[in-house]
Amino acid sequence: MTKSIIRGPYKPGRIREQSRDLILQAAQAEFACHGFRGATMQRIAESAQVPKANIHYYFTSKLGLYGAVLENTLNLWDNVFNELSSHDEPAYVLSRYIDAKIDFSRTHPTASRLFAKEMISGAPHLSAYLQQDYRQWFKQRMSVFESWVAQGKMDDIDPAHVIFMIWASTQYYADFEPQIIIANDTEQLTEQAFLDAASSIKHIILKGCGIH
Amino acid sequence: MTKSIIRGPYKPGRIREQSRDLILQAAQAEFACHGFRGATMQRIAESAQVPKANIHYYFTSKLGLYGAVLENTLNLWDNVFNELSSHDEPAYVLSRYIDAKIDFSRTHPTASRLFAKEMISGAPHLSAYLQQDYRQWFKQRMSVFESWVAQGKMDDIDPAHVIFMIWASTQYYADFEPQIIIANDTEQLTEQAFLDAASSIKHIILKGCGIH
DNA sequence: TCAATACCTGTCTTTTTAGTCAACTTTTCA
DNA sequence: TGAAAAGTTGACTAAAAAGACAGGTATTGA
Repeated sequence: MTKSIIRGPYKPGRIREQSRDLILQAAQAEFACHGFRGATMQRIAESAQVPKANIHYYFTSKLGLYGAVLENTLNLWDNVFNELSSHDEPAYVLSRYIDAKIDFSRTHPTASRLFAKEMISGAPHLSAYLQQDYRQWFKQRMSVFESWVAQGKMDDIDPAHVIFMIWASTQYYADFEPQIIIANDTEQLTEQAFLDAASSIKHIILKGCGIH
Repeated sequence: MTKSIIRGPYKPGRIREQSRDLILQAAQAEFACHGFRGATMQRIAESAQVPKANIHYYFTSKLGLYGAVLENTLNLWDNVFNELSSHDEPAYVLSRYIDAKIDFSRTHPTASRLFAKEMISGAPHLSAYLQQDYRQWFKQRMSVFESWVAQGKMDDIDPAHVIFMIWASTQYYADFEPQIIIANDTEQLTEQAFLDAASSIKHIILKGCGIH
C-alpha cells in the first residue's frame, strides 16, 4: 500500500481529525442556515455524506456538535478581533480593521451567519464566551478610542457606538446577502463588491468620526 | 348581558380577529427566536395560551401561519421605509429616517429579528416581496441620493452602501441585543440608550457623507 | 327563543427526529 | 502477521412533531 505517498503516514487520530472536520463543516452550514433547533442531524449527515450514526460516533449529541461548531468558529473570530490593535494612528488601525472584517464576511459568510443566528436567538449558548473574552476585548478597545478622543485625534463619540457601527456594517454583507444581491440586481457578490463596500464604510466611518 | 359596555357589540369576525392576532403575536416571537424550522406549533400554542388545535382552526398549516406572520410584519416595515421620502435637505431626511429606524428597533425588536432570521436563511419565503416592492423602493431612494450627489449636497459615495450602513447600524440594536447588553454591562437597553445610538449614527453618517 | 353559524379542543394518526447498539471493516503497532 | 484499537453503519427505539377530526360550546340574528 502506498499510503505514505498519497495519504501520508498513518497516525492515530488522523482519521478522527479528518472526519470531525468534515462533519463540523457541514454542521456549521446547517446550523448557520436553520439555527440550532431548526437544524437536523439527518440533513447534516447528508450534507457531509456520512451516515447519521457516524456523527454520533464523533459527537455525543446535537448540543455537543453545536458546541463544537461554535468553539471551532470562535477561533476564526478571535483573529479578526485582534486586528484592532493599539496604534498611534486611528486612521490606519480602523482602516485595517474594517478591511479585515469585510474580508471575513466574504471568506467566512457561514461563520458570520452562525453567530448572527445565535445572537438573534438570545445567545443562549455563548454567554460564557461573551462574559469573558469578548467583554475584556471590548473594554480594552474602548479605552483605545477614549485615548484617541483625549488626544483630539477623533470626535467625542461614544466608542461603543462606533464599534457597533463597524461590526453591523461589515457583517451585513455576509448576513443579509440575499437583500444586497437583489438590491444590486446581480447574481452573486464579487470580490470587487466587497472591496467597494469596505471603501465606502471606511470613508464614512473615518470622516464621520473626524479622523484624518 | 352587558356585553355592549365591556366588550362592545358582537360582530361576526370579531372573535376571529382577536384570536388570530393573539396567535400571530405569539408566532412572531417564536419564529423570530427559532426560525421557521426551529419553531414548533406546540410552543406557539403554549405561548399564546390556546390549545394547539385552535391554531389549526385559524391557520391551514405551519407554513401558512409563517406566511401570515411575515405578511403582518411587512406592513409595519413599509411605514418605516416610506419615512425616507424625497426632500430638499438630505440632513433632514436622513436624520428623520435614522430616528425612525432606531425607534422601530426599540419598539418592534421581534419584527426586526424575524426578518433578520429569514434573510440569514436565504430569504426563501420573501423572494416575491423582495423582487417587487423592496426593489422599487430601493431604486427610487438610490436616485434621490444620486440627485443629492449631483447637486453637491453630499460626497460621491455609492448610495447603496449608505443605505446598507443605515440599515445595518439601526437594526443591530434590535438583532444583536445580547451582545450590546453585555458590552454595556447593563440589564436591558433603555430608551435613552437607543436615543444615544441614533445620535451617534446620525453624527457619523451625516458627517461621513459630507452632509451639512 | 331557537336554529344556524362560528368557534373550540381532546384525542388520534402519521411522520420526523435524536439517539442507541451490536455487528462489521479498517487501521495500527508490537 | 495478528490481535487490539479505531472507525463504520444498518437497523432499531422512544420521543416529539405536524396535522386531522369529531363532538362539543358559544355567539349570532331573525
